Amino acid sequence: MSAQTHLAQIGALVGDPTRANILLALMDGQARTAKELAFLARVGAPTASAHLAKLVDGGLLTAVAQGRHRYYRIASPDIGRMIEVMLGFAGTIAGSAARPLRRAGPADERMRAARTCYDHIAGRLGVAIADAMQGAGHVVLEDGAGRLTSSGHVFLLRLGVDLDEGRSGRILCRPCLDWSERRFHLAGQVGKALCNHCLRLGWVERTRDSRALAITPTGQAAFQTFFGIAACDADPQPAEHRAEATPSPVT
Amino acid sequence: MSAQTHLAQIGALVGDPTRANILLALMDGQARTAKELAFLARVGAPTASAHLAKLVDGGLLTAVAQGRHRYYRIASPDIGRMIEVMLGFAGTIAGSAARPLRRAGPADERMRAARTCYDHIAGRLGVAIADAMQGAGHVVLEDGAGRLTSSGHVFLLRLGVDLDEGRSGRILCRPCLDWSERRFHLAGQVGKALCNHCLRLGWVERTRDSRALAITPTGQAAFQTFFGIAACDADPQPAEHRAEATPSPVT
DNA sequence: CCGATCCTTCGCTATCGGTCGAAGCGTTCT
DNA sequence: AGAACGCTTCGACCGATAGCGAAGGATCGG
Repeated sequence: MSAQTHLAQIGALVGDPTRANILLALMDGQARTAKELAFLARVGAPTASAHLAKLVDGGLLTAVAQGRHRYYRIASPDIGRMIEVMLGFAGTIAGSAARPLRRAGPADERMRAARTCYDHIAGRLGVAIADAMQGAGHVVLEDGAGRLTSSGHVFLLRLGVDLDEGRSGRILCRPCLDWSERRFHLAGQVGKALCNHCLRLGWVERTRDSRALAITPTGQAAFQTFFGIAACDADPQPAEHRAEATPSPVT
Repeated sequence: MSAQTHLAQIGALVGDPTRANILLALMDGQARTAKELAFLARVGAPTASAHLAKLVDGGLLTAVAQGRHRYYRIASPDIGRMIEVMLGFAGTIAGSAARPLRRAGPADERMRAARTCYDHIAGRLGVAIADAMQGAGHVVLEDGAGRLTSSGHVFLLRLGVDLDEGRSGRILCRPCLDWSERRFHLAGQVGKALCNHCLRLGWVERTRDSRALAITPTGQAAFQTFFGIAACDADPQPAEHRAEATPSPVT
């Protein structure tokens, strides 16, 4: 591929208004579903699907299948920087101030704070746990498959988490894309064991008619002590700012 | 104009293969004529004209009329940086190594070294003089109109240049786009007076059947002494690398 | 002053690509 | 198991636009 062809390809990808809308909607780094992006770009689902396929094919986006949803995100920080340069290429032009993007999420605030995702914890609490574990070097989240490090092994053992490590010493941990936070949380054996541990010790409690989890005062203290996590039950954003497109909670 | 509209506009401008070719041909910072750009982009003159108009309208290029030619160049270093980012957005992709661009110029090497442009000096010598004067703070070249500073005034007086400053103390100096070097040299009263001065003192000599100027040994020494200019008559580039499209020398 | 050159505008054609409706496939919820 | 949902593919439509030939305006060379 020659240089000019390459340049034209990049330009053409960003040059379509619908694709530009999609890219801008993803510029906050979060992942979004195809339907939601179709709504944000004011376009039908088939059209959005075609555009998303082109953007993935061109290397600007990556897609992650999650149940019946497909989450799209900017492929790399480099892509984000390129778009930023294109946006502000000649300094401040017109009224191109970055308008705050609406944030999508379940209507139920309690579910956004913490909920079960099949057999593990999702929501802000789940993401916070994943962040803490990753930051401490207890887990390494690679593409599609995570790994529990030796320090993570020790950490969970001292916490009293039952890892049930009879079978398959490899796939202990799996990253799971969080629906409301649009970031990865811990699934797999580690996620399952952690969830059971939290429930058993009364750190979180199931709620009626919902997958939402209530964080108990005991849990507040425990998460702070063991993971360095502050309160997760405060909604940092008013409800009015949520997106109109609200797919049903899946993860 | 909203942000996504703006982003899409930039992308669409760069997204066309012909426009991408034009932009890449101008990425060395030199100015080129419409015909030459049409040739480099492998497209007809009307098509190139339309694309150039769009690029100018979009703020990516600027145009300077020079006789019956129109010289186009990248509008600002910011634009150049943006294109570079787009070219290498994901590190090294494919074989996108910047291939050396052909360099256009008059067929006559002597004219590329030094020639008269109406009443002043053009070619490598003219550009070198302009660079030296500008670097020393003797002239300030603004957009379309240059100005001789007080130090430049003194410099020319001590050199013995007759500025003929009876009329209009303002437009002493005019930047003139050099045809072969594609950069500005000094025109206007300053350029004219300098040219006459060089001819009178035998620093350069007119040649038969051509506007080319021959730099005499005396001139070599003088330009080195007063302007810090090394030899201008050595062609730094083999003749084979010149562009096929060779407009007749005008300036 | 006339021919040549450069650039643009006008008019036209053909092609590319964005858009949507309908249908198909896989997944999830009841 | 059946229904609902999310996403993609297919087929068709159509508007936008790149491309060129011809003509016009402007400038330069002789």
